[in-house]
Amino acid sequence: MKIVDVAAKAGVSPTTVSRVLNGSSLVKSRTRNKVMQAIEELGYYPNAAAKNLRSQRTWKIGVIVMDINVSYYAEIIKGIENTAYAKGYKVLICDAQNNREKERDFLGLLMDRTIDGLILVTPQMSDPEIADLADKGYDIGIIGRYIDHERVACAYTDNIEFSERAVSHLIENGHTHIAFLSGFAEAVDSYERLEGYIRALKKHNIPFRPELIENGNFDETLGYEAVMRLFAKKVPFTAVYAANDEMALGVYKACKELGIRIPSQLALVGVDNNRIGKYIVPTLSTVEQPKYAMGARLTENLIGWMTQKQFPERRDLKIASELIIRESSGGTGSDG
Amino acid sequence: MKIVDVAAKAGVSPTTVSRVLNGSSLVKSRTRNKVMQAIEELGYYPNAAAKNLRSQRTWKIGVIVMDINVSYYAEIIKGIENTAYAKGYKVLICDAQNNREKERDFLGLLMDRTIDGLILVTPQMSDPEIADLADKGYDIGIIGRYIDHERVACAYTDNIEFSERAVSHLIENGHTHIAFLSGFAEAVDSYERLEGYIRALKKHNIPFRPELIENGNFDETLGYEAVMRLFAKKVPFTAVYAANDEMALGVYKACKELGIRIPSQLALVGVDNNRIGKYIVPTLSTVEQPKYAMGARLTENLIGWMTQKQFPERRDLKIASELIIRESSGGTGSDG
DNA sequence: ATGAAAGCGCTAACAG
DNA sequence: CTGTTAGCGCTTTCAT
Repeated sequence: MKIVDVAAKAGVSPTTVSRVLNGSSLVKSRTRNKVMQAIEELGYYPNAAAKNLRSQRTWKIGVIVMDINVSYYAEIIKGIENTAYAKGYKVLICDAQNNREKERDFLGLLMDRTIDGLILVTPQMSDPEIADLADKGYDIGIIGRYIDHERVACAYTDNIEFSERAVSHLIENGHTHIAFLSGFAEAVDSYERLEGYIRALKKHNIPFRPELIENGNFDETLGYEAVMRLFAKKVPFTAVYAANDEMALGVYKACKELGIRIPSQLALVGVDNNRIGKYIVPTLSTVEQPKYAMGARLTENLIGWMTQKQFPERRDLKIASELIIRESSGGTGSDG
Repeated sequence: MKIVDVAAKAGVSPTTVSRVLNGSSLVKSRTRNKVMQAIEELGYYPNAAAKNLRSQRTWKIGVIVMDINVSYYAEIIKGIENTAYAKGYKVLICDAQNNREKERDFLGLLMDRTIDGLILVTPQMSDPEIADLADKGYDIGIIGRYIDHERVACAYTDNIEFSERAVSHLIENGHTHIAFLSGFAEAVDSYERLEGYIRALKKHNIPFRPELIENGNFDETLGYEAVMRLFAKKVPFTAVYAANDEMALGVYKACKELGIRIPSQLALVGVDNNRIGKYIVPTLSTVEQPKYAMGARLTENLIGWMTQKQFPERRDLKIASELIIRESSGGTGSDG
């Protein structure tokens, strides 16, 4: 069933059918009706490949996420999706499942022009790799970090700033021996959050103790193991700043096993505002990133670039985050 | 940069380049090397639209999920993804965001041949609608329910059976007044779980009390409101079977507000094995569906159909589920 | 083992 | 307002 069949049935040319399909205003309404009816009767549906090939557009954008399981991404996707949808784009989500190879594989969708633009929500891919794609003329945006390339749209929060804020909060509650649970080394998030941690210590004249740093790879189980290593070292600490909530959950597990009370014996702050943090006892203090807004504004920007070759806002959007103080660091947990 | 450019540079015909690209064995290795080098130097990447148009295949399958936020879907997607990937297919995920219109919109990807096959993980779409697509020759699979159509692959668990098991568990713990929190009416899950509930009562000669049924639309907040309505009725009940964990979370909230203790004053069982159930206090009894297996086996089946026009296994896969007894219904919660 | 030619289904440019 | 023509970039006969 193709466009010529419809044209034949309706007694018009393929062009006219195409015009009707694409909502051109210069078709007589009687003609339009004939065509519509033929489409209806034949059950015709236009072929995307032919369309894309001819028009060199797909009206689709792709989103590569590192792991669809991580709730952090879901809200971002909604922001992307709704904005894109309003502008006539479909959003295709690709789950890289923490797998670098798969992640790179999905890049093919952009290069083979299955999609018009791509949004990366993955901390793993290297800056040069991304810059290289942009140099080749592909339209790219990235959420969660800054890329220094004039054609790459970014939306991110200030890791250093909110980490400093989170750790300062612990310090102001009287803690001086604060451990830091880091994520994997390749992620900017890891070292920027570490830097924020260090700055907070500096600001309050607290010495930096490298033995209080452990890596938990942003993972619950590895976070558990990391904090167990800390306890094993016998260096005293009364608080933990975990670079994400997953690792903070690992801290809960460790404390439960060791009979350590949160927050009276150990205060805890995470990052991401994972939903579980509101349900666990005691509730988890954390940093909320405006995920929906990041997705939405970045998408606005990217689509602006794709269509006008200019960004409606500045291409790098630094977005404010919020420290949520719940019970695990001595708050009341009254936010739900 | 197209295939003729590569051909020119390598001093061969476009056909030969195409053959190299597609791994044809009948190309002399010296020729292959020339071509590969030209591809490399030119940074050529094949255009998907042209390819798809010519070959009438995309090597992609789509997955429409009702809401990507719901963790229930994430594992299913992993099962789909890994199986598809192993067979050379890319998986594109579409988030319908609980929106019927968007959901239907994504169907367009199948009809316009952007994807070769589609997996539905959405309880909302009606049976006839799905059957209709299959009748038109599209390749479709569905997870979570049974569709009576010889060309539709399905994978699902037995709602009636596991609900009967869950409610029997409550009855065996001494409960006779058990409330049921239902999901939205369009979903088979809702009434099948209700039927299992009724069967369990029948089997144990406990009268069915319609006033103990309330609808919470599979949603936490609405589940909370539903159980509040139950309390307001002043009909006594000592246990709740919630048709999913989200609504069960609403029950926790209601109990917290009203000072009702779980499980001593109210026993609770949900469905889905949401991750939160392991962290909340008391831990939540629930029904685990083998999500990964459902996704994987269905995909295996669908791809088999797409390529051989036959199902490797029977087209309707009924998959066993498991009742997980944790603290909320009197268990020890020792599973984590 | 390689190439020439045809065509997948659509839309854009141009003509009328 | 409508039609004719050409071509998007690739793969697939068929021929050599």
